[in-house]
Amino acid sequence: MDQTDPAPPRPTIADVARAAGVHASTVSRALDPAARHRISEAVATRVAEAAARLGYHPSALAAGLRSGKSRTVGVIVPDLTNPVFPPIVEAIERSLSAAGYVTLLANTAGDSEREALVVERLAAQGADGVILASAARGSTAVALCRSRHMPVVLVNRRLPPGEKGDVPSVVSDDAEGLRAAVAHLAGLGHHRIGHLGGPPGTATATDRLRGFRAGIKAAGLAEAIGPIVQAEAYSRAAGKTAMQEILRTGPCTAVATANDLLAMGAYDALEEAGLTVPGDISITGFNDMPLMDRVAPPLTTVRIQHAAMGQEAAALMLRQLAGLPPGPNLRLAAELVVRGSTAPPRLRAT
Amino acid sequence: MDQTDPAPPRPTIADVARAAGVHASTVSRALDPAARHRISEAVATRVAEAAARLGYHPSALAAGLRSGKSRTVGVIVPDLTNPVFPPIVEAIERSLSAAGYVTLLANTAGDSEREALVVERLAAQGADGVILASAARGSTAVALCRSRHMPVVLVNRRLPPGEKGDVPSVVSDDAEGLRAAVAHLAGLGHHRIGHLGGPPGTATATDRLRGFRAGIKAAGLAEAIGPIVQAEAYSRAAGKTAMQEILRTGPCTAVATANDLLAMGAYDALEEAGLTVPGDISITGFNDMPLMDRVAPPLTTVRIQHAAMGQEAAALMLRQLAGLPPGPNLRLAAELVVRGSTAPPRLRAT
DNA sequence: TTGTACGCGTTATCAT
DNA sequence: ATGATAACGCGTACAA
Repeated sequence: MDQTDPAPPRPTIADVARAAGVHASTVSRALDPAARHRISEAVATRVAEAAARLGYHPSALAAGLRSGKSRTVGVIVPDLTNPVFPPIVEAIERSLSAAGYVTLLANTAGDSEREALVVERLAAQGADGVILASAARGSTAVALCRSRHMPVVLVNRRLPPGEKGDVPSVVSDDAEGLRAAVAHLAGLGHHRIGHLGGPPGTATATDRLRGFRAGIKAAGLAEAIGPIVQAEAYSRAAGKTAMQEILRTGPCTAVATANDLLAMGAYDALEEAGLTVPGDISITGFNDMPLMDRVAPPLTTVRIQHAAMGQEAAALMLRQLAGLPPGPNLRLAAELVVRGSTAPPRLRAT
Repeated sequence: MDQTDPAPPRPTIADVARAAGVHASTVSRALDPAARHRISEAVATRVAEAAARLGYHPSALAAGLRSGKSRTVGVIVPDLTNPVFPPIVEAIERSLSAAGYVTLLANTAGDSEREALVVERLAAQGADGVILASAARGSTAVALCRSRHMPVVLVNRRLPPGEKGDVPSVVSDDAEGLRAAVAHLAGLGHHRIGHLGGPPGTATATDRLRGFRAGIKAAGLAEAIGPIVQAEAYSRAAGKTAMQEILRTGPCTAVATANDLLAMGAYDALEEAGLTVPGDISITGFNDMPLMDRVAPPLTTVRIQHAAMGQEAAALMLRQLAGLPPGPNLRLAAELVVRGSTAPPRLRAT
């Protein structure tokens, strides 16, 4: 291989201008789809040719510095290994990319300190906006973004209604989903139904808990309500711990969980306790993550529209980037999927 | 809310300089950890205070333009919803972030045209380097990156040995992993073992197929080798189709697959065909994705070191970004995990 | 130790 | 329709 190491500097707009025999600003205009019709066809093609010949590619950095826009959007997730997020992130990336934006990905590991740091870094990078999937409690991220004048969109999360400033968001109909799960269990004949909830402080946990209570009430089971325990995180391990707590706390024949991962943790705990699903206890999940139809037993759960959520979130962001007002709070329908983890309660020993 | 809309421009280094009563370059030095000891302690603290008071944050855009470095690294994955990638990406992001780098995420959807486009875009954004997890066949991404003088690292993928230019990479010991799976099956007494392989053209598929053949040979089963079918993608659907093909092709009592998702597809096909695992056919997977211990039956598979792969890939990239020579091709050990999807072959009907 | 001067590559604005 | 000029915010030789 020859001595290509000295890194021949990439061609600049000035090089193209020289090659095409025009001024740099003309090149800029010729290459900008929005201003190209202000240029003679002849010059436009001449510029395009020169650019292609030199292998010219505009520097987004320089353009960003000058224009104040970086065509970059930050996406913050609490935990990429939680199967809820990849489909959402993928859909966001797809939509944003189609609109010419690049996605900056950041993980917070559920740590709100790290979250703040990450927002700082995104701001420093000149991100044009931030999509927050992160659900850290007491999160200051929204405020931080606003102080930096970066548009924000929330996905799989919303601000408590009434909180200052309306931030567009897209969430699943969490309450309705959990209500449907409880209705299903009640319909099966369960009287004592417990709830394995999400981490306190997250909007999803709050809404799902609310849906749980609504379902119980609608079924007329209010007095016989089962144990309610909130897990420390949306993880399998936390689900196991919480389920063990439920088993200690009180009797129930069914548990509606706030998340499939939590449900898997519940499976773990029940197996360890020598209990069977749905023989001894029925379990429902939330999200319908991949593979939930193949676990043993297949999980009855609430399916949410992962891809649609990402797509809508991206659309909400693009709206703002186009200078339009913030946009609405979307709530996407969730649908109960009945599988093998729920069954009528076992009759008491005769 | 008051009239804060006019977006007060964020403070620049000049503002800080004025506030601290020094020159801008002094501020630059005071804030640069690498040059800070060339500054008097008094001035340094005065500058730091002024910066904090004004809420100053350096513009990475401007710094990047000036220095030619953006402190940004692109990560390209073929499919974020494939559970192999999130842990890898997360580990990369974590390591890079700790080193002060921001991660640019891009999806290719396995499309090598899109891959090229994505590399272009990353180059335009001034990415300092690219980590490629994408495995599109006939990929030009590596060449493209090199032509843009961006350091490259391959993860979960390698270049065919002997291909021009040595690109550092980190992969699992694919061949050894599959060999171990076959050895396990042979040890159970299987004589006709099939292979459900990955998409042709991917290094992982090639290496795993090689491992399969090595395992067969080592077990002295060369003549009785079962059907070998390569799936069109690393997906559950493609796995199902390929398994159906295997069932049509020839008899076997066990199938070693190249991927857990493919194994799940095989489960689907077998279930549809009225066959049981491991009763009628034993199945092994590859990767040990989350939940593989909870599917029915729990999958015997080869565990790879997801997080370590991401971490090593990031380290390899940071090496290059620090100006060091490219670095080695790493191969991380893979370990067989025996669960319930494998058993001795059923004895022929007497 | 600190200040001066310039340029990174682009685009917005004004002039022609 | 095109050219000239300035400025975006910062880092870095070089001078003091």
